[in-house]
Amino acid sequence: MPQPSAMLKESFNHAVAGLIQACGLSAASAESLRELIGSTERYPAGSLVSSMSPAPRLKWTLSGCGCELRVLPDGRRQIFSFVLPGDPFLSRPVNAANPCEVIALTNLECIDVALTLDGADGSDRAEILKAIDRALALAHARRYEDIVRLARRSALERVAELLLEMHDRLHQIGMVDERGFHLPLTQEHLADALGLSVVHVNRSLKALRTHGLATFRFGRVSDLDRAGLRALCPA
Amino acid sequence: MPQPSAMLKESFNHAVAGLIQACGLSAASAESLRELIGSTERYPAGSLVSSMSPAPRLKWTLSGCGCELRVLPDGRRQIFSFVLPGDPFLSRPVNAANPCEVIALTNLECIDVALTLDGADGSDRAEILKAIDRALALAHARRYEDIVRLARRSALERVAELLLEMHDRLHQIGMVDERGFHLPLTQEHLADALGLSVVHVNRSLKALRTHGLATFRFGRVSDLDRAGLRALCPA
DNA sequence: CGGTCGTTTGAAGTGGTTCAAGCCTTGTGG
DNA sequence: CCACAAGGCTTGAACCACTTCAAACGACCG
Repeated sequence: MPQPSAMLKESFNHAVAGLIQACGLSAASAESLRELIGSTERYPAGSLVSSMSPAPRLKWTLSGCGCELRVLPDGRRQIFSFVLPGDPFLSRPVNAANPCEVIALTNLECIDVALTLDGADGSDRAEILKAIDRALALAHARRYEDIVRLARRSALERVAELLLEMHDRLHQIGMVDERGFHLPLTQEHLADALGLSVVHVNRSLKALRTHGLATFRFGRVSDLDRAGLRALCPA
Repeated sequence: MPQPSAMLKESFNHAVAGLIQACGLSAASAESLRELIGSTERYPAGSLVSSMSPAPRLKWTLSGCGCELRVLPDGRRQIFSFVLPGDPFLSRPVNAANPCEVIALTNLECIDVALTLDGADGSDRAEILKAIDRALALAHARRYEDIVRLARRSALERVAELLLEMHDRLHQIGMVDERGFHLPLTQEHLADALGLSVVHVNRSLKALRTHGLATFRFGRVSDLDRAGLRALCPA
């Protein structure tokens, strides 16, 4: 069993990889960021991640998985996005004006960006902030993909595309191995994200499995055939 | 027939109302903005609004109506948003990395924000930019509503909600009168925005008409029963 | 070892699509 | 000013993707 500090280091390497590869963070600034991280915020699986302060606070995920969601008046939920290690997100009080919550799906560890960068050297600080802003912009751009997915794709295509997206994102941060990857979601989570019923998500997953395109069971994805899935959901 | 300058003034009053009411622009800065506007960019109905420059350019709509859309490989279109007078939008070259175009639905008149504010007084410039940034943020927040709409609402609810949204936005800029409002869209545009077939949009509009909730015909909305429509699509 | 949550399967119902045809409205040219 | 063409609107009929309801099964946890 690794020490806490070793675990943090391991987590950090995964999380920072996204900023480096997709958001142009330099190795030097990544190292500075590592040194700046003092105490982290920890949220247990299932808990609400919500800051008390009226102004939204920018957070950056070190480890674990969460989601942004809204609870509708009839009790159904719409999941807007999944938060993975290395992803920034906004934490704010949930109320009528902001009906969008962040929920931890596993134990989730993150830092408050502004607090962490408080004592940073000016140029490091600027570079790290720029990279996190780019990561936020990437997350925003994903909302357009979500709209296309919900409006124009069949159930099978939606599930396939989501599995591909998760594979891409987890691969980039080194959390995919030859056996596949861990995806701590239930079929209900997929349904809530994809605008489908749980039953139909189940049937779609079965179809993917039967066709040898992907297997998602008990929180693990394996046997992912990227080319085959790609062919399913063009552009 | 009003003079061109009179028409511009009229248009400007509508367009700037949104910035004042929803984005906190002061009357003084609004007046400064009016004086800063020199030549305007004009795009004929149906044309693509796309800047040549590689970097995206922030534009601000004076008059007319457009939409942000993506053309899918199978030829179908997904409309992400409608651009109305007073709305900012990003104009950029359309290519593989940015498959999202802006199309003018009517003759559309806009300014390039950076160019227009170039010679502005510092504090006016900052205030105007802040207001336009808020308008952009409001437009971004609408993407979340769109996702809920597409994922969780029935056809009737989607159409009702879109008509309500358009009424809200046009009312705010003073473009609704007692007879209703002009909405220069075809049923196909609604279908492309709402993820429905044209035929079903038609049936939904007929249902709204029959129930006395709203009439949309030939580019005009009339007999809009806000309370009734609201009741249809809760929260 | 029992309870709970997640997964799987079947059967029946429904909301929306597709195809096809006719109608209305608007713009254009003789 | 009328005739005609083109695009948009409307309606019907058949079909299908997805939902809902219901029940059984499996995995994990205390």
